[in-house]
Amino acid sequence: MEPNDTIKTNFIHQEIDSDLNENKNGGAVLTRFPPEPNGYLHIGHAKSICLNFGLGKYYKGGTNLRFDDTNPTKEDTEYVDSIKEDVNWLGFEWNDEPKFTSDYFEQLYDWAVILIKKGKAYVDDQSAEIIASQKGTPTVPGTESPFRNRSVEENLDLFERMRKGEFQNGECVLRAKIDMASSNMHMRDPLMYRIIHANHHRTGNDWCIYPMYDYAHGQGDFIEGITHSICTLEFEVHRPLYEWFLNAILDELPERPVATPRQIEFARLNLNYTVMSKRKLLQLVNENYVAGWDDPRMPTVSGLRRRGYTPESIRRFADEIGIAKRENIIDVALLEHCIREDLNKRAPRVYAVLNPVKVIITNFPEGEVEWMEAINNPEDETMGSRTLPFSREIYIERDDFMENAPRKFFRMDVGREVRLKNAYIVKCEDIKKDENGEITEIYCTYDPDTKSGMEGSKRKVKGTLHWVSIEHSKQVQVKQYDRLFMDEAPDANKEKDFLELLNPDSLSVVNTCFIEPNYMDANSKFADGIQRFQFQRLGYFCIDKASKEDDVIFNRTVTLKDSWSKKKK
RNA sequence: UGUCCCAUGGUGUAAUGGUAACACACCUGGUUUUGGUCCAGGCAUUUAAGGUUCGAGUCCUUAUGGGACAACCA
Repeated sequence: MEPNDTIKTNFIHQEIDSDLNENKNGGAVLTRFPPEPNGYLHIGHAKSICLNFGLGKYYKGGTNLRFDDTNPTKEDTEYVDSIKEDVNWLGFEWNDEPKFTSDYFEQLYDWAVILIKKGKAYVDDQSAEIIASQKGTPTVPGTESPFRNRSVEENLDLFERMRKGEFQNGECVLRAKIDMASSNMHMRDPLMYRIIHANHHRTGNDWCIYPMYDYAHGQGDFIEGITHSICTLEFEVHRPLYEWFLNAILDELPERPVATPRQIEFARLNLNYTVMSKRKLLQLVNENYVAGWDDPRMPTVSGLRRRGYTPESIRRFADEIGIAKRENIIDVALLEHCIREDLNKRAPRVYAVLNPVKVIITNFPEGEVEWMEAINNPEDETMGSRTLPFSREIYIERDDFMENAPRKFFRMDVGREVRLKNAYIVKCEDIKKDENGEITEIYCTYDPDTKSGMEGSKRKVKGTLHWVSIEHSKQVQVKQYDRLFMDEAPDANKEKDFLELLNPDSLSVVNTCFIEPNYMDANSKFADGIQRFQFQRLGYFCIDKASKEDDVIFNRTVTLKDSWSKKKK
C-alpha cells in the first residue's frame, strides 16, 4: 500500500476544502510536521506524520519538516537525525531541505524590534516567580508589571543589550503587551524571549536569547508559507495568541501576503497499556527500564521498527484510527491487527520450534534425509517454495504433546495420529520420562504412504504440527515481548507511579529455539531490509539488527491470533 | 466558581437536515496440511430535557459528563 492510497475523510479535510472554496491562500495547501528535536518519535507522532504528509500529498502541496529548536538546553542533533530517519522509514518525503526554527532567529528578532517600536512588546526585569504571581489564575485577573509602560527607546536599548549578552539567565525577558485581564491565560502578556546562555546544536553561541514557542511557531509557519498548521488539542488555547502575533506582524507588512497560516487542532493518540509522554519514555530509557529508545517494547517508531512492524502497517493503523477532536484511547489490539494483516500477506512461513521436545520416528531409517517441499507463503504463490530436511529425529513443540489429552486437543498424544506439516502422518506409540516425570523422548511411527502430496496424505487427521529435523536445525535466540505495562492506563493511574505498573515479564529470552536450516531461502523481501518471517503456528518474527552471522537473534513482533488458548481459559 | 473544547455500540471512526454505517474487539458456524488466513453470520450505538423543522446524531437552548488552560517547555 502506498501512503494514502485510501483517504478517509475527516474534519480537517473539510476545513481545507472550505478554505479552498473561498480561494484562501491562492488555492495553495502546504502542511508541516514540526517536532522539537528533544527525543525520539513515537506512534503518536506517526499519527501526526501520516496526517500532515497525507494532506500534503492529497492536496499536492507537500509537507515541510521543521525542527522547532528554540530550547537549546534540551535539543540535540542525535534527535534530528533519528527523526529524519523515522519519517523516511515511514514512507514520507518532505519538501526541499529540512527547516529549522533556528534559521529564522534573525527574522524573529527583527520582528520583535518592530513590535517594540509599535508599543506591543516590552522588557520585563522581574523574576520568573514574580511574573508568575502576577499572572493571576483562570478566574482572577492578573496584575500589570511595573515595567509594562517603559518607553520604546528604553525597551529597544534593553532588548539589544539582551541579545548582546549583557544579562544573565533570568535577569529579564521580552513580553508581548496584550491583556493581563484576559480570560485566556496565554494572552496575559506572554513571554516572547528569554535569556539562555547555552550552546545550541545548530547556532552554537550566536544567540543567548531564544524565542518562546508561541512567538516562534506561527511566524515559522508564515515564513515557510504554511497554509494549515495542524497540532494537537492542548494548543487550542494558544490559537488566539498564534493569531495575535501573526496579525501584529502582518499589520506591519506593506501588503497582505497571499498565504497566511491557520492553526487547526486534533486529538492526540492514546494507546492502552502504553505510555506516550516524552518525559516518561525518556525516563524509561535513562533509568534503564528498557534497553534504549529503540527497545522493541517501546512505542517509539524506532522501537516498533526493531520489533518488526512495517511502515505499511503503521500507516494503515493511522488510517484506521481516524482524526477527530474527541479524546480517545485506542486498543493496542488494533495496532496488532494491522501488523498481522500486513505480515500475513507478506511474511514467508518458516519452521521453528521454541520449546522443543525430541521425537524419534522409529520406523524411519537412521541416517536418511528426505527433502520436503514447503510453500513460502500460501497467501502469495509468487513467493515460491523451498525444501526442508526431514529425518528420524525431530523436534516438536513441547506444548504440542499432552498425555491423556481431552478430545478437543488436536495435537499429539499416545495412540493418536497427527500430521507433520509438509511431511508425514505420524502416530505416537510411546514416551520416555526422566525421574522428574518430564518427557524426554516421544516415539512415533510414520506412515510412508502419507507424504504430503500423496494420495494417502488426504486422510483426515485432527492436528497438524510444525517440526524441525534435529540434525539439520540451527539454534538461534528469540526474544519474546509482551506489553510493557500491566495497567490499561499507566499514564492515568493516580494511585501508582507508572514505573510500578511495569510488566516484569515484558521480555523473555528463549535460547532453545531451533529453526530450519534454509529459512533465509524463504524469500523474505521487505523494502526496508528487515527480514521478517512467520514461524509457522507461532507468530511473526524478525531478525534483530544486533544479530551476527553465527549468533542470530529473532524478535517476536506479535503472536498469531490464537483462539485455542482463549478456549482453554 | 472563569474562558475554551468535546460528547454516536466494549474501543475508535463515518453519516455535511432525509434508511445510523465501517473497522477493531468479542461470540457462533463453515473451509483449511498453520487452532493462522479466508468465508458466512451474531452481538452492540446517537448523554439528557426542551425547541426549530414535514423530517434532527446533525441546527438552537439548558442541563449533565469529560478534557484543556496559570513552564523563562514544546
